[in-house]
Amino acid sequence: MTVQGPADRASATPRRSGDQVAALTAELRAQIISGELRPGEPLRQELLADRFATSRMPIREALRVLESEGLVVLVPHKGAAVAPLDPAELKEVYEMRVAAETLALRRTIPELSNAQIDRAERIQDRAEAAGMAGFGALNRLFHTTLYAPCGRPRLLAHIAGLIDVADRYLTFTAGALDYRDRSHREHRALLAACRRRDEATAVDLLGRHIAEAGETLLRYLQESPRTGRGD
Amino acid sequence: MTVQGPADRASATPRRSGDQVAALTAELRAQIISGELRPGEPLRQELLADRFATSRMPIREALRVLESEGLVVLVPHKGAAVAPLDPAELKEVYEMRVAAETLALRRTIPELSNAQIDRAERIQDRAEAAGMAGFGALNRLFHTTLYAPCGRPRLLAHIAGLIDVADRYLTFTAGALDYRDRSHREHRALLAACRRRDEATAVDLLGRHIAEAGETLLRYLQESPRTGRGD
DNA sequence: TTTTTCCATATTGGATCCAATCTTGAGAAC
DNA sequence: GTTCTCAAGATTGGATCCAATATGGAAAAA
Repeated sequence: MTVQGPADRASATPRRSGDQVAALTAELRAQIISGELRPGEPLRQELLADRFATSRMPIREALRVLESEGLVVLVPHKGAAVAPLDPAELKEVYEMRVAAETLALRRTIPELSNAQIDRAERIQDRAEAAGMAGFGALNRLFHTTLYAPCGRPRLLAHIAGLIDVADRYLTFTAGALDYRDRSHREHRALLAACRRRDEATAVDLLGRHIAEAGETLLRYLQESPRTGRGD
Repeated sequence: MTVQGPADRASATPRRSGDQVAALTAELRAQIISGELRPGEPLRQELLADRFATSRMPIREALRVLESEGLVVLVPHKGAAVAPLDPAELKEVYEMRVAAETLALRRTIPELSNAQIDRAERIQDRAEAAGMAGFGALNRLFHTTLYAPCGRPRLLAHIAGLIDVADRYLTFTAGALDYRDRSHREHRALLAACRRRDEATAVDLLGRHIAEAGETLLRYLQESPRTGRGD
């Protein structure tokens, strides 16, 4: 009857936490989106386990989740790799963003308070002040903040996943000054329409904004085709 | 407590390893959609491992994937359960289906051959002949066959996931004769518009068809609120 | 009787171990 | 010199083992 009190193993490993997988997934996701893990780069389980000071097991589960998000490619008995960039996927994802985000905006506007619009506008202020660094993150935050009041968790999660994928392409392009400038102007116009509660105009502006961003990114990608295929 | 010694699997199971997880995920997904595993039902790892004659490990990965599809709820240290049915989710998913499927149809029509329309029509013939049994599966097949030519794998996968979730609710309702009848009529009208390559009408019909199906299901669900919360 | 405490048990989370498969490169055959 | 074969190493897939946490119920206290 050895009573093993919790005080026993307070020695070395702080590894008492519950959900390792969630943290790992988030970290890997961030590194893939930022380009720190480059498109096509192989993801060896043992290596990642070492890097995150854990075992292969939670890594494996995290890779499964990231695969279902389209950020990782898994080939049986061959291993995992960061999903390559693919112009066709870029087009597709931006089409889907238009569909999903215009739906979200339509459902948001009836619920939209001035306070919420102010919040989005302050984020836009920061985005314009920030320059290239953090453009992706603040751009994303602007969109998601705007749609938050619609109260549709599943739709919002879907949009977040689409933006994750889209931001991988944005990394190659956010340096383009003219692209950022136009994006900022379009955000301001969108906010103005929201203040007037002019749903038709707002939805139209948002749809064009996203679609044109996608086309611009596509042009950049095809000019410098670093698809990261690794071959 | 099945003691599976190493000697066991040398003889009986040719357990040639491949991707066990994919098969398990598919099987569990099917059982959840069909209602064989009921909403709210707890999913014990050991039990599932026994049932599928495998170990807990691939089960765990499969549950992760199903969670990201919204079919399973995972609570740390508590376990997995079939996701409960939720009228709010039903509404949301059908809104998303309208957005995603009308997009798919718009992109399909320019690519649509008569052979492809014939194929969808034959599926519709079978659906009308089949009656209640298999309504869900054939209904789904009709939709996915129609959109297949659009050549957008990511969009199609997204739609498939939405239909997975939607079909869970359909299980409670497919018995309603009037619902099926109207669905069949609307499918025929949609096919006619596709044959004329009348995109505007086809998209409009499809949007209404999905939206009204969602509303009907919502009414049924609220009349007999078997949300399967399990409490 | 009711409530609280605490321990035994069930179950999940993570680590390690073994088997299956893929990859690579040295050596043989042509 | 080139190509084929096959064996050793690398890497993933699956099974088992141990640790951590949650759950349920008996015993103790009120």
